[in-house]
Amino acid sequence: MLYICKVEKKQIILSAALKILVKKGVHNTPMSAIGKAAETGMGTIYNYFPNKDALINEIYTDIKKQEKLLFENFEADKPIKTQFENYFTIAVDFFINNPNYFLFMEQLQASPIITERSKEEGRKSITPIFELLSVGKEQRIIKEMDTEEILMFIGGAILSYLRWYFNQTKKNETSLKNQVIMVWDAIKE
Amino acid sequence: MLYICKVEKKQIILSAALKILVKKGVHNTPMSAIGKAAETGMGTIYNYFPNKDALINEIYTDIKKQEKLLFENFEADKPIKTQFENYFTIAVDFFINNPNYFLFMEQLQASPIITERSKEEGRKSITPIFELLSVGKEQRIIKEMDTEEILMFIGGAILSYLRWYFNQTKKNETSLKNQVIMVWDAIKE
DNA sequence: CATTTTGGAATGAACATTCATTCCATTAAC
DNA sequence: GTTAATGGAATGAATGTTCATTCCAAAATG
Repeated sequence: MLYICKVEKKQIILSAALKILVKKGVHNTPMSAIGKAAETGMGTIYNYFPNKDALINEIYTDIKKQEKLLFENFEADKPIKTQFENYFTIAVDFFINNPNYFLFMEQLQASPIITERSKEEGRKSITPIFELLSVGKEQRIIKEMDTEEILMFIGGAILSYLRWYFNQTKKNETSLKNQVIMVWDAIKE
Repeated sequence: MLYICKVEKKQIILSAALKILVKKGVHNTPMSAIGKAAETGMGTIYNYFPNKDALINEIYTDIKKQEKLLFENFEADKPIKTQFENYFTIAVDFFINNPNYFLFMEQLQASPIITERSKEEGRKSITPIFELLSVGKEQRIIKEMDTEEILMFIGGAILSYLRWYFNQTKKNETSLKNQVIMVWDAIKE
């Protein structure tokens, strides 16, 4: 086997693992299968990750990291409604463009392992939307409700849309627009 | 040890299993643990269920059956908005009163097994809400959108609310009302 | 006492992890 | 420039563990 620099090899394993874990299910994928997918021996994987759980955890945190990056330079100078539409669309597009990220996260959700993972994660990634809602409430554009509650609502809409999207055979442009309309009507004053 | 009529014994196993499966995670609960929880031997369980999967499946279908019953005699003579509020509240209350049902369903979702389960299930349980939306659209009370899309939206709102609710320490009455307001504003014309 | 039901030890398959060995690129020695 | 040594990456067979499932002796039932 050819030698590959450490960082690159790790990435190869991570991305091959993501692919097969999503396809076969996290709990039904033996390490041997991951090895095969990454075209490497099982032992090699253990040179990079102490155990299966750590590997899965690293996939998880990698995705979380990318999620955060999404809103790094979010334009906060547009009208509130525009900002909201942008936020919603960016979030949805991220997962539509990375179906495996979505499917992987769906699998981890509700698993006992995830509980510990999610605790440490703060509200960092959603700072822009948090901001957006605060300002919107001040200007009486957004309903006067607990921000957490509104956030959860938006999150639910994103999640259900994505689930629906990935079960759909004929992908439909208008449906996303409809979603945005509904969520906006829900949160606007 | 003591003899118990078949039907009852089966229920004991089912409910003990539900409890421990939710607590430990479906994939981390050996049959021996289910036996212990049900205060019976493993062999006994196999007298009632051909295998672990069948047991899990039966818990699943039992919950689905109860879900359907919820809307058995849904009052379709009230105003659309009232009907919607009732529907939403009934659905949410069902799971709030049966937390384990919710947590169990959450665990099955996204697992490869569930896929086959959910396929067979039709739109039976949601007939009343389906009706409600159709009538509402005719009367121009509800947005003119694909009913499936609106349904998915409502489902997402229910799901995210419940997830949030079960993570909350201090349960709050207003939050459900706020949810209902938001979803209604989302779907009303 | 014949039949049914129970409990839990025994079995074997699936799997995560380990480790002795192989293999190579790099460096040192000449 | 050629050859020999070195370190560390790669490998997958071997190991030990964790289960689902089986099986049958003992207990309960009628």
